Amino acid sequence: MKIQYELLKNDKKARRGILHTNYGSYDTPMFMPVGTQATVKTLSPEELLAMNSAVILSNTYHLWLRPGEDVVAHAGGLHKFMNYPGPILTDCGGFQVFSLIKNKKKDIMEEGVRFKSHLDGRNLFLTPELSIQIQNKLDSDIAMSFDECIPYPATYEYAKASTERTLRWAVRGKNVHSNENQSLFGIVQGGEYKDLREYSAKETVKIGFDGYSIGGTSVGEDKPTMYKMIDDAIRYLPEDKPRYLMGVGDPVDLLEGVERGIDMFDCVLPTRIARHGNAFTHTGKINIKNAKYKEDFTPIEDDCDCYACKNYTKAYIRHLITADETFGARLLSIHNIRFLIRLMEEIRVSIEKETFQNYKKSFLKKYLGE
RNA sequence: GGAGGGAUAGCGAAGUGGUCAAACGCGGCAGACUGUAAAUCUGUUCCUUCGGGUUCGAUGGUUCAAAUCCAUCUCCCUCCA
Repeated sequence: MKIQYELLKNDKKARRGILHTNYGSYDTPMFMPVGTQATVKTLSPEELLAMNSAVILSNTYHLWLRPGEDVVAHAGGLHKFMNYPGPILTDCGGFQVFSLIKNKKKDIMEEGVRFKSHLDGRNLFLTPELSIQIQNKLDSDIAMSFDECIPYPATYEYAKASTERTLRWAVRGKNVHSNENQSLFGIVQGGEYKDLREYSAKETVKIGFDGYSIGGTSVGEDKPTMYKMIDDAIRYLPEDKPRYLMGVGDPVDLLEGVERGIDMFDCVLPTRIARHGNAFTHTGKINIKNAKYKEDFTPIEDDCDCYACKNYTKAYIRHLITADETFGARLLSIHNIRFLIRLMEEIRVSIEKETFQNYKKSFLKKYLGE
């Protein structure tokens, strides 16, 4: 069965809903941790479930190269392969074309994208059809349509041509999509241009998908520009389908996204900054490596219910990170993901009570220290 | 007792007359990170009232100029007895 979105309540544009999947029903708005290579770095599925995490995002490009989609298929699909009993969304590989090959030779053409493997340098050719076929085999619950993530800044001319091509790719991908149990999301592009965002959104909706995502944000633009990109696209997306803002996970941006009607977010931020020694707190991001935490024998946050905060002190986690011990990266990853998931939990309650604006205001006041 | 090697910034280690306040690594201090080529990357790390001041085991010397050359001393290592 395809995923179903059930809208429960609106608080202005903010939406409180439920995402029904083959692996359970989950509340939205939601945050999805990223497990690029079929694992959320340093964490086990059990740990993710313990922090009330739902969907995991994994990656077509990375699993295509290693271990190969056939290996995953022979294992019985991605759920079985990685022993994850919750929903899985696979990104299409478009972002990898944008990011990991940006300083090397790549050739984006109508047929697909030619580029070199980051593992062994061999020539690769990824097409919209291939991306979908790989995702079919991976057997994720949600597949993403193959897109080009437009760099910022981009000329209008480039953005227009790219956006139109992404639409053609979306049709091609949809045409070969054959997994009955897998939903397919379209991706709105359009760069920083209002009319292109409108065009991309309307045309993507015309093609018809199980959900819609907004891509091409958080690629170097400033925040007002990013919020405008969302505004320019989301107004044309249907109410009865989930809206997913790709690659966004800064707490401030989550609030701004929800305010505009986003239901799903994914981001590497909580896990990446964790490995680099940073923790989200309600009074802003902290760097646990700072000398001032050397003898701070209190949790990262007193009122946090995560495993790290319930059992360990800043001084200890600082020691682990400083000593390059993996347990430190795990504890901070747990805390940061739980922080964002708890943020979403509180956001959902506030939407139910129609107090989202107040919640946002008070959160930002503390978080930004204003 | 004899022969040789070595002592450089918190640590390791380059440098062997001027371009040396002294490469590089580690450690320290701080910053960045938004569909993960990221447990990565960047900055900084003698003192300073930013003019300058004081460094390369110690002391003395040669020289316009010494971490670099000479003398003596102190300590460390290896080999031979």
